Amino acid sequence: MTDTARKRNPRGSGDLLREEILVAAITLIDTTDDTNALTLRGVARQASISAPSIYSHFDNLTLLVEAVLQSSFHELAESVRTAMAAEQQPAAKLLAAGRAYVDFGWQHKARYRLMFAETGYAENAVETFALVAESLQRCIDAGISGSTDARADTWIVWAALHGVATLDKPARADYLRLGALDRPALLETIIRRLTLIHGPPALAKL
Amino acid sequence: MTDTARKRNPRGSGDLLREEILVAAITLIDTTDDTNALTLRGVARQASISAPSIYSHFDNLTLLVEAVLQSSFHELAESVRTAMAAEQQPAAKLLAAGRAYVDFGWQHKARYRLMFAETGYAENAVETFALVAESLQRCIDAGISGSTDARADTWIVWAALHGVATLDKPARADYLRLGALDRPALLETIIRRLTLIHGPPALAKL
DNA sequence: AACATAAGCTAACGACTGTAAAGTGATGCG
DNA sequence: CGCATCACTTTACAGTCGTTAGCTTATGTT
Repeated sequence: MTDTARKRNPRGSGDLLREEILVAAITLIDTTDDTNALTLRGVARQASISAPSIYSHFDNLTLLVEAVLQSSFHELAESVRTAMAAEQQPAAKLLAAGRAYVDFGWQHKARYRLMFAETGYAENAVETFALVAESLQRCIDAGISGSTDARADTWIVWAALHGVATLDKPARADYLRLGALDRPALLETIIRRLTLIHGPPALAKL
Repeated sequence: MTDTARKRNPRGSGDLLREEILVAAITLIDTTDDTNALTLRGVARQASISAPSIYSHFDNLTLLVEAVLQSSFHELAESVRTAMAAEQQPAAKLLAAGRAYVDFGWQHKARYRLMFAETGYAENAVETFALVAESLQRCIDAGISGSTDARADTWIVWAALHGVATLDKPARADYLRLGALDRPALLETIIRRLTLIHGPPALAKL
């Protein structure tokens, strides 16, 4: 609508537009919160670009969407990684990872749904998965977790957090008449119980 | 394609078609496993009907989809209810409910996703929620659960199972290099840990 | 200054969508 | 037997979509 006519990119670097298109696609799905909003023309509008211009950088819509998903998985992994890095003790790292994960899901609802709606997401999540599994293993080694299988229990935690991330906030307490159900305590409860962490509340720092 | 020309419904009961349309819509989304397949014309094709005929029974597509969702929520609740009714002890009821819930999600992937993609699902899930919460409360009363808040912990279990139901089967072990991760044991582990059920393995009947 | 080319455009296609309007033909009642 | 009504149908419109073909124009090189 606000047609502030784009300046064409300099000669050598037409690849600049590729990044712009990707960003446009991501902000489009994030702002509309609608999985189906990710159309070729929609992205073009968001980027102030003509639709066919996208074909110079992505052979078709499917490839563009895949690029969005791949980028999103990296963003998620990075977010979890830095959250873990900010903590020292393995149990605290675990909790921080869980918080970062759920935060991502809640802050980018439609995008997160899309990430797990398409098949083949598991391979993209492998990176983050390994990170968390290591952390849990260290908890076991430190004797503060009763788990006997770090990978299996990591999967369980992942599934549970995925559930929390998918059930959006407004639905939580309102209809189900849950009293105080604040998120940090909730996440800590879930993770502690599933990983059998019985250690002292070093996690309680929230 | 196989145009086995429909017989028109008798005079009084034009409402028969309403049910046929609903069934057609459900089988359509279930067989295609695609959320976006639920179009007015697609449903019409599935029901061997002309598209505008649907308007005699549903004022627009949105209302048809809502009817599908409402019906699906009832189906889910009914499935969970009967699964629980087949068990005696409260802990066994709890586990049966979880199994039935996840089964539904896995057997109707696209439909399940649609149920929780649209807003306002929480009010529809209230029925099932209450059922499970009661069951957990009985576990607490019987002294086999360490939980202190049946409703809150039911929500946690729900979220976790929702996560399991949403992560589809093939993705489980394959990419994550988990060994044996059979579903019944997995569900039992999740539910036992989250509800703090420490009782004797009366649940082990699987 | 001339020219090749990169960067992006407009126009157009075929297919699909939800929905409105108007038609058809069997059915059951008076 | 006639006729109104119900249960649908065909036709049509306006809008969206992905994608292709071909054009324009600025840019960097020679």
